[in-house]
Amino acid sequence: MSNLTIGHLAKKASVGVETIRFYERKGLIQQPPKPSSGGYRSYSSAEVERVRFIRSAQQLGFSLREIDELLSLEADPDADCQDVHAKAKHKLEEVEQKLKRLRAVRSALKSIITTCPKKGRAAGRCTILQALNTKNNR
Amino acid sequence: MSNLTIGHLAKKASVGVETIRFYERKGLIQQPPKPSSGGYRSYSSAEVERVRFIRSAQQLGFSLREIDELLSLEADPDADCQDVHAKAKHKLEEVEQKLKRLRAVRSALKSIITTCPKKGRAAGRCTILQALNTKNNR
DNA sequence: CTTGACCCTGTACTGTGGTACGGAGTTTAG
DNA sequence: CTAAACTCCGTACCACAGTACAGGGTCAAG
Repeated sequence: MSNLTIGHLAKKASVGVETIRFYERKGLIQQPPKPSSGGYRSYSSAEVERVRFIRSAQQLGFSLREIDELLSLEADPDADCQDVHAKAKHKLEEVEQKLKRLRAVRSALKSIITTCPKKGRAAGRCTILQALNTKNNR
Repeated sequence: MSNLTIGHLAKKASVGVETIRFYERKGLIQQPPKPSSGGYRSYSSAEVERVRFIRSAQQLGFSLREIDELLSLEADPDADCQDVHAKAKHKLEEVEQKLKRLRAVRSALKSIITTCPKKGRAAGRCTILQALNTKNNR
């Protein structure tokens, strides 16, 4: 809960200051209350995790819009949350699909690595597409 | 190996015709030999898989440049392939990282789903960030 | 009480990954 | 043989996700 300036937040989350403000404009981060008229933004250290999650999720192929949806998922005891449940389930299915495809890419890469030894010559020609389509991978 | 026009390829790969030409300009697909002066592009059906892989890899957070690198990985028996080996290993590490993070997102989503039942009220407040940071997930 | 490092808002610019269109030529079904 | 449907190349345009100023204000050290 240490009070952070935008510069400190940006540094801790390994992004630029402009990126923080950009996320704020997009609604991914709510603008922290500034000491009214002219002061600076003041962030709690919890925001660091939020920004890191955004970067991480982007690397996994989620758009900022989708990340916003993920971050909005909130099981609230004071509200009936059927909607949240449905959204979470949908996202979970997407994630399972990504996992599946990533595992396929992984096994294709492994196949290339073994087919192509560090030294000497490969046992045969092998591209990532061939490795993917060879269903006896895994 | 059936000869496909660009329109057929696009349809089979579920992308637009313009996208195929765009990939060609980017070097992700090599321009097929056209019947010299004025003819149409003619693709083999293997290209369908190539385009599908591109779309799939994009969903996993790879840029077109990275996808080009993946597709260029080729264990060639007629060349020493130390370089390919190193690149593949690097990509594999990236993929392992993605898998790790995706599994974390998955367990956070599952946690939200159980915390937030379809009917009635949740057991407690729970956001995806809280679910991620609760290390007793999985 | 000034100087330098930071922050403010706002607008403009950039790179990536397409998408749309204009003005042609080609192919194929009737 | 003609008309529709498709293709060609080139250029312009678009959304997304930042990145870079410009022209100020603020704050803390010396």
